[in-house]
Amino acid sequence: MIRLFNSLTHQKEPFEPRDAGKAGIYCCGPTVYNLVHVGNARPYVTFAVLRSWLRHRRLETTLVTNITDVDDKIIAKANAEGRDATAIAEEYTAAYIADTDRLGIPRPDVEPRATETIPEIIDLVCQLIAGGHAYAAHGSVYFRVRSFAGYGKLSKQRIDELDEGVRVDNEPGKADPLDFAVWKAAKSGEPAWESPWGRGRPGWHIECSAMGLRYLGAGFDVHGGGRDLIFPHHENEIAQSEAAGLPFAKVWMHNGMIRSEGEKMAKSVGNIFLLREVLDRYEPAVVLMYFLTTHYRSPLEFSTGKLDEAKAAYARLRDALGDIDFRVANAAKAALLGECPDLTLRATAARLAFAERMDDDLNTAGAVGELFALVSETYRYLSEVDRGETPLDVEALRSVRRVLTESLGHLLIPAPSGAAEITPAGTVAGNEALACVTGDVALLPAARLAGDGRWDDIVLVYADRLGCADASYACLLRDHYRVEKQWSDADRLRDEMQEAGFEVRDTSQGTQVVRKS
RNA sequence: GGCGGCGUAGCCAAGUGGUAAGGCAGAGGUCUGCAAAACCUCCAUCAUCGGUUCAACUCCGAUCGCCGCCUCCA
Repeated sequence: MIRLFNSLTHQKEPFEPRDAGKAGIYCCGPTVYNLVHVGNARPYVTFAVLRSWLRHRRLETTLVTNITDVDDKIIAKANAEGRDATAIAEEYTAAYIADTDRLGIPRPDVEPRATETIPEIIDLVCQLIAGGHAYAAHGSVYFRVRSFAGYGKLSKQRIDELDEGVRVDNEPGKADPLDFAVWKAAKSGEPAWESPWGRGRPGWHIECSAMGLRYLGAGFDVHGGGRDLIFPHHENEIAQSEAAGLPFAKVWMHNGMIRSEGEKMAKSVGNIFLLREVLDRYEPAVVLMYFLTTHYRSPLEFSTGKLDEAKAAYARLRDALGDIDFRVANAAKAALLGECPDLTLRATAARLAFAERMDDDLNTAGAVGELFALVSETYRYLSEVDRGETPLDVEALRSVRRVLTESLGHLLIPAPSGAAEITPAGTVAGNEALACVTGDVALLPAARLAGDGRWDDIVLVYADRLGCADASYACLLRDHYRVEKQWSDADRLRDEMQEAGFEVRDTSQGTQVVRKS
């Protein structure tokens, strides 16, 4: 059973979809007037993972993430730069899609634009006016906050207390300072659409109500976004929708803020780090690890140190997967083959533990922890194998590998590429090469002299001749040196391999290489 | 001032009414031609003070500290 923390009730609740077997998620996307920063990426990742997990749990899931492409801030930016607001919106929409794409996770199922939802927005405003919840004034339309009894139920605010600190603005048509615009009369040069109240554009908030209801229908399952949107944005979304007689989201999920130097990362504070800059320096898997090793509701500090930690953690996973592959590929060299039911059981237990964590309010941090626990247990087992205390169980290792890669898949983290790069000396090609090498050792120095003395030249000669991967060949060559106790040659080759971007490890089954990340 | 959240080892971070996952770093050891990786051992009584309970880090209250929202904000 999946349980989700609902901001509306302030507790974890069993997830009960509106439609059996289906789930609909609406996540607040960006207003496109700037490049997305790390903070913006957190909900993008969080709700993509939620969708992934719900699908794994056999729910046909739809994720809708809006793009608000008409808004005061866009217009302000356009004015400041002397440009057209539409051009600004288009530019940053493209940048948003390009930047988030680099995370390498599937896009939302629907990414509707506010500007493509104008008729629905106008309809909604008409309904609000008809019901007495909104009123037109000077070409704008305002929502009458005090007309909606439930106002404040999400943010736990009471209207009378809000009244105290409300911003004094100079919108002459407002009947109550708490009221907010659902439709704004357009000034000349601003993007505008015909409406019953004259030319204008949507107010902030209304577009999300309209898009959520349009794509997911009334009473949809989950609405997500950053914690900072609870008030007023989400509160207003609820008011607008429900005052119009349309039940809104059942479960509200809010991710915690990303902080930088102890403060919320925000453009206004000036402590932002752009997503694209981070992705220039760290591979997507590391960035995902960074996000997912903290629970989505907790605040998360941003720093290169934290990214480096995520990188180190990911490297352990990568190495573990690589080591498993290496052992499996070199199983023939194992001293003792057999079954280890215990390891198989642990793999299964880890799979279940992972699922339990994920079911519990998307506890990705705990879930990743279970994966690492499995890695530790596997290494412990492998050590026992090396000491001859227990047999090597290839199938059990494959089970572990499957649990690891499938679980990472649920988190949208790609199986570490390093694993695939590890070239075991005992592959089919490698064994053929080994036969050739051992049978024709005399050729090696000649090949070495033929090139400029670097291992990859030799490798090229032999790889071409033997049809095997170069790294694999270098491993064989090094094994040869080591068997012959030609330490200086072996060490030099290792240096060269390291220069070429490989980590080199000696094992009882031969030289193992891991491509450095 | 109102509303909400957080405070777990050097750092990061899960977690349960019955004496604390995991990652990074550190110390010692094993393995290794050297190295790397790995393994083993060591490293917290959960901000403070009270209360409830047979038993609390986990429930309640207070205190201190930090953060978010109340204005644009993921």
